[in-house]
Amino acid sequence: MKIGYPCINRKIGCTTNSTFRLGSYSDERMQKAVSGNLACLFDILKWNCSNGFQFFRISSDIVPFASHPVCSYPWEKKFKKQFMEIGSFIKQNNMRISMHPDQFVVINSPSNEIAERSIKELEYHCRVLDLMGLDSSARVQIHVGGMYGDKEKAVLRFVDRYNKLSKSVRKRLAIENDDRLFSLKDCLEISRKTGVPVIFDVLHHRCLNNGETIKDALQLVQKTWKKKDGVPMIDYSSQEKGGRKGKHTEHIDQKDFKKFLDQSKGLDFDIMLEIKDKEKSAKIALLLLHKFACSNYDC
DNA sequence: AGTTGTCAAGCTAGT
DNA sequence: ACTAGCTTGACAACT
Repeated sequence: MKIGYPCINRKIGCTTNSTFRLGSYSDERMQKAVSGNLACLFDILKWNCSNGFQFFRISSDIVPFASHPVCSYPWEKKFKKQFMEIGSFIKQNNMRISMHPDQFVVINSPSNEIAERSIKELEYHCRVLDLMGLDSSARVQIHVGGMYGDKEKAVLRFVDRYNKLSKSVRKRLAIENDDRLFSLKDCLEISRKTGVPVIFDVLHHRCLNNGETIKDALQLVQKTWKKKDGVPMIDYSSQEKGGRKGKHTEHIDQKDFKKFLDQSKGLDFDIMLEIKDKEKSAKIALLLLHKFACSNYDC
């Protein structure tokens, strides 16, 4: 079981999200942004390694405008070596990587243009992981998409578009249950039709579910991950007290996390902690996991 | 130097 | 019809 946090490390003080305005695009800006972002990514991964975090989500902003028509800069070629070095480090240290394109990626959109842009964005994400030489256990996770007033049709459109994706995207894609539209049950149905692995999001499941317990849910998603896909990835967060339903907590709720570990006892998966203070809470989670393991198994 | 409005992209729910 | 929120930082124009 690996534990990680997404995209940002607040402690070491560099960013992998450096970008610029579309209007000020130039190859020089691209070169500068990507080179800084990759250097920071490497720093974070090294820091993670010495702090026990073997799971990390790489930011979608690592190469700004990568899938935009304005991008004429041959970033793949220019940074091939850096990507390879980072990838080697990841593999040597047995680390797990995910990426999570944001809300603009909607492959089931009724608009072909939106779907096409989304697919380009997915290809960019997969390209990053390919350049690092990572196998198909490194995943790109998305939500199912919009509903457009007809869930059944929306699901059919997802399946149809999924089947037309390139092999390199299909080998990395994973879908995640969301908090308003597509529940775990919906994702499992799509997985049956396509073979796409399902990432279980604990907080979303609390907002939208069909009565499955945590243990039920984990056992169900486990079946959607084949050996070459690696162990299931899980998104964990808890509800911000007093915040809107589904709002991620600022800091880890230790009691809730312990409860989750207890409910999932005996199952193997990697946990992405979607918590605002990032590595700070992840450290606590790591400690709690260790304590939990020692009280239930031999240490 | 510090502050603040704005940024490529979509969708839903609430006013 | 319009906009906040997702989730949130960082750029860039302005004091």
